Amino acid sequence: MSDFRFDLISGGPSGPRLGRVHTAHGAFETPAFLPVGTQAAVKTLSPEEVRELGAQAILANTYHLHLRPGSGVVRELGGLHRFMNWNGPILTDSGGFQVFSLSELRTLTPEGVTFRSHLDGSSRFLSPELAVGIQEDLGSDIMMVLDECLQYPASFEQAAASLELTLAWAARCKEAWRGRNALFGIVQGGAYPELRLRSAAGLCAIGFPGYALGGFSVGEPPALMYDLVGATAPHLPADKPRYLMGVGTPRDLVEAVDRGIDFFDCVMPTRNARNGSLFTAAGTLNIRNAAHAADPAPIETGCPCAACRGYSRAYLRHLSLCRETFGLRLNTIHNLSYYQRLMAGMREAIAAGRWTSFRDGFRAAQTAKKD
RNA sequence: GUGGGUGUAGCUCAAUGGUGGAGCACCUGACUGUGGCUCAGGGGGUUGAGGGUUCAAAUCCCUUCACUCACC
Repeated sequence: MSDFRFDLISGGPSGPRLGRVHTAHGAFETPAFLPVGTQAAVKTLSPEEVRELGAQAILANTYHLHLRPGSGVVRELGGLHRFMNWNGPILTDSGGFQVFSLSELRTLTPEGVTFRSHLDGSSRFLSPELAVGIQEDLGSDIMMVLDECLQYPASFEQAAASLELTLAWAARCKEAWRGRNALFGIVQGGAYPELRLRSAAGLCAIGFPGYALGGFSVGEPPALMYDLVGATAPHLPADKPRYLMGVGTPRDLVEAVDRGIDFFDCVMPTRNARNGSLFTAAGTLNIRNAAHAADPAPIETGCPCAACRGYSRAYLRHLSLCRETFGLRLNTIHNLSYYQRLMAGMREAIAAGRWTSFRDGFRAAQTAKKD
């Protein structure tokens, strides 16, 4: 019997939804943003800090952890939760994104993917069954089926073939799944609404505890992604969570919640923080810009995060230019704080029945930034 | 004091008579199921100073200044 359950508190097959995802390691409120901890660490932060910033669940990666330290090591040490000292829900990506991001290093067959390890060049095979087995070894609460994350642009024929492969892999993953945790299917189909619906229907026929939308933010225009998400979401079961993989910008999150998405993961707040790009309600700022050289103001006035409470832009710029690790930490704390507060704001707006004004206010601020 | 060497972008250095460049630094931008990486643009010069030779001088000649090494 699985410990996984989704309670839809408000909303339906489309439009903004409020919910709660329950797992063996606790629950998280949706709409939610999951910080990315690919290698069993949210870069630069401790699990306690990630928790304090408001994150209730995080993401880790099957492919990376399988290569190093190895899923067997993690299993022997009591699973990912104990290994990294994070006792909340963990979602693991299957390695499907590495099919895309490491496309130079892999060959794809109906059986699975053969990677040339980016660490030592050795050959590593990943099949749907192995991906599930590794994720079970890791002990993740939400596992993802192995999929092919298709590049953009792709022809209709390419997207159709890719979709069929992912669908066949999804069926094999479900077959291999022992049912102790959750397994999510992944909708593919490129930029073709017709194929997205075909993919969604195929996955629903197999049946999963939750559904993800994959293959986005790979170079397509944002408006195209919004249209595709809006077209696909209503065709997924209303009582199952929807997860938009690898997305996105603050604007992406608001637009996707508006179209019925429940949760997200993205490297953007953490990676951009390390590169000096910081998110604020007034837009993004690059802390390395000379304009901040002697600026005593915090990143964002009124922000409750530790970086804004104690440190000036001038100091953060200095740390960033010096490449001090403390600067990476403070920037990451701010960006994750911003993302978590954005999600909390969305949940409150939906719960209070003022989603439309929240959304329109956000859009207006976005437009104002461009002028 | 004598003899030698070196003076070119913020720094380290290319360019041996024919439109003064590179790396780093600096300044902007990008980053979406993670490489802290990387990538794309940009600003920068009276070639220490002054004079001469030449169609043409960073480059050859003279003077001078600075730095540096060796020797009195």
